[in-house]
Amino acid sequence: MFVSCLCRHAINAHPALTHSLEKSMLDPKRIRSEPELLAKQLLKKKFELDIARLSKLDAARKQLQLETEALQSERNSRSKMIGKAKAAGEDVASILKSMASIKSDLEQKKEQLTRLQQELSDYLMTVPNVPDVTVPEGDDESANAVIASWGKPRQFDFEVKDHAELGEALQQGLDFASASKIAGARFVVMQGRTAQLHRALIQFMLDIHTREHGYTELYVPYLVNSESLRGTGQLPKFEADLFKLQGPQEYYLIPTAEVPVTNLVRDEIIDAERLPLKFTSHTPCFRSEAGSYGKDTKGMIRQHQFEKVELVQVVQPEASNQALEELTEHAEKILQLLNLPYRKVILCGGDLGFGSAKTYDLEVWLPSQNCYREISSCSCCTDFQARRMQARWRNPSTGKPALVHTVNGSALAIGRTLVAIFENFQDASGKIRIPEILVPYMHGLETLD
RNA sequence: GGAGGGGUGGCAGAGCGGUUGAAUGCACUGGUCUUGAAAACCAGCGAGGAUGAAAGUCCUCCGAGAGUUCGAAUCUCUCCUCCUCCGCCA
Repeated sequence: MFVSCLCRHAINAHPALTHSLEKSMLDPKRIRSEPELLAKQLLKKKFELDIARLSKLDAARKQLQLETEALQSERNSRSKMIGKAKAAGEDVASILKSMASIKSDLEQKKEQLTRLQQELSDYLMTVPNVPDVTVPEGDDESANAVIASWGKPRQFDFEVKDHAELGEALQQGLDFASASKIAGARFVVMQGRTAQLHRALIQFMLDIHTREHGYTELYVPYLVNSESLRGTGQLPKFEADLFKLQGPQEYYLIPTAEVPVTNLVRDEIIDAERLPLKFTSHTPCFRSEAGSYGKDTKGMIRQHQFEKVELVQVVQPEASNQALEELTEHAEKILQLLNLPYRKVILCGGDLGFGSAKTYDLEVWLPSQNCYREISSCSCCTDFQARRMQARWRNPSTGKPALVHTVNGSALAIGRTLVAIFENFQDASGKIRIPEILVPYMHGLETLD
């Protein structure tokens, strides 16, 4: 019922707003009122806000807009006069004559204004979200701070193998050679019981989130339009990371379910009592991995195509910090139920994603690498995506529409979870013990061999 | 793929090219009435932007974009999208 209600809303979506300026990431009012503070905050993210350029553009915009609107006003009132005069049977030739210059002036100003607004908006679309005050300073991942650890890495009394080696040795395991024949590098074929385990993980995670964490499951398109990608912040800056389809329609393969799911609320005004919206969705994710040549080339850590169970919350602004904590715990719960050792890391400013104000990464222990590797990333995007999407709620205390906040996270990346299970639960003979909680999903099967 | 019909405010649904940002109904909000509620009656009620201390004033928006016009929800073109019928198909 809940979902069908949302769908109806989506069909009768508000028309997109016309002012391109509104689709910027920063609050235009904030830019004007406290540019230095903003610039300082963005510096934490290693982004230099060009205040001089912004204020210059905005001043010009202001002037032009005033002039344009004055001309429009003049045109409107004279047009009305013509209407009245005609109705009264009077001669309108003189008024008509005076319109000529207004018209050409207006056209000129309008064109300039549009160009200026476009320039302003183009720049603002490349400005990242402002980091939260609790985000630590730092240039790169080395400055990320571990804030919690769960579980103890197991001590092995034999030489551990990595997941690729383990998977290729299994009767029904991983087949990278076939994948590269069929498609190329960074793909995998899973066989038999391994494919089944992979599917079981998806089923298990969705069950927990829908039955215990209160999320509504969604099935969504895997192809999206560019508007959706702008909404969540992948475009215009990160087009190179995406797969774009050829053909008459402009389609992109989704890099994460966050894109279609979050965009459900694009151009919507949501009633306060419907918040928070909590959605979970399993989708494949497609990433070009441009710029990661040479990284994780072996195995299925970094693939062009992988599965993920995603969590998304759409909340009132005051609730977003708490929602991030809660959503991260929901992801952690999966790792705990699978009994996989992990740690929780808060990303520093320099490592923070474009649209995120605050991000927790969950890193799972990988014995073969003797380190923790990212398996989930949970982000609070505050009103960054909401502003781009014009996703709002009606604040009952003011009666006015206000931007929502969006929170999202992986819970979890399926491929990497499979990797973690292989590596953590291997034995000396190369067999894999299946985590207890998944055994029912495997119809009683307890080991892969 | 072929033929046809639609897209207007939270919803439903009017709208001869000129005081129409948009009738009307429902919903919603405030008030009157009532012991209370309902009903009835009265009033209010779209969004965004500019300017301003505020009140206010002005601009834009009737699927999107372009055009015609002094003036477009209304006329023209392109696109998107929804619906109905036929064909095809998982």
